[in-house]
Amino acid sequence: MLDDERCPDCKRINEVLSRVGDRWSVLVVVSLTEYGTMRFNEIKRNLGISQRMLSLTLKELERDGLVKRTQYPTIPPKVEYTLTEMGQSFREPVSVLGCWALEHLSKIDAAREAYDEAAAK
Amino acid sequence: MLDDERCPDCKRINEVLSRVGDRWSVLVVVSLTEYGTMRFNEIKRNLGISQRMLSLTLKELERDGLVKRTQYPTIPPKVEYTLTEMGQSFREPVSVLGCWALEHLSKIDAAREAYDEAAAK
DNA sequence: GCAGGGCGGTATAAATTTGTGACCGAATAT
DNA sequence: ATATTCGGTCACAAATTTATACCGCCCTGC
Repeated sequence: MLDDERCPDCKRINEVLSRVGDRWSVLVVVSLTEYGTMRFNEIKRNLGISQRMLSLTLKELERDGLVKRTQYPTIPPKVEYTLTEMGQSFREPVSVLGCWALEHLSKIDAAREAYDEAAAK
Repeated sequence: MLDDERCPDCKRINEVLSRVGDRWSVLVVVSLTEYGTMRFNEIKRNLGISQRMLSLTLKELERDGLVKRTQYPTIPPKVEYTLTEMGQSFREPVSVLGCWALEHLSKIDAAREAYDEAAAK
């Protein structure tokens, strides 16, 4: 794949989406937005995500500076995750997306049905 | 994976992201936003996407009612893609995301560097 | 006349990403 | 004694994404 000759805006947006654009990252941010501070298995139960993917996702979010990880060396171990300032600021675009979703989800469903019906003939 | 007992908001957002939340869908919408109407291979060259993925992505976007496909039975074939009204309305959340990206991309890079440096020791 | 390329795809195979289940060590609950 | 919880990791299987080749058709250059 040639990386040249592509519109720079797309490249930039592509970069961002590669970082925070996957489903789990967004959902983790949403969860932390709602509950403030959460432990590992709380998030896991809340989202129905596998342990592996949650572990990877949180590591990435921490690395990107969106999530702060605090480990208490108790037994059993206790690890808390919370949004950083930048993580908080990410709530706005997510919220705008969420609002759009609520407004248009039924329309999308309708469009799908119409499309499938037309294709079935 | 149990689908029960998960927060309803997450389920809803999950639904939306499953539809229009993938990288290529967003980038196609961005491209069509910038150029208005585009042909298949124009989008392909613009994004550096594989033919297969573009084909699948456009089919989904058309099915969801975000993109309109117009085929001219000329030779060689000419197929034009353009945003529907709903597709246009999707520009807002995308634009908000894009702005957030521009503002925070450098911060994310800095956070990454710091994290990697700390991990290397 | 004939090789090459562009058009909008599809079919097949390879590479990458994601998900599944088991396991860890220490402690607490039954 | 046995099971469960905590926050993960590891090896492996499944799904997705990418790369590659090809299709019929026509136009251009030579």
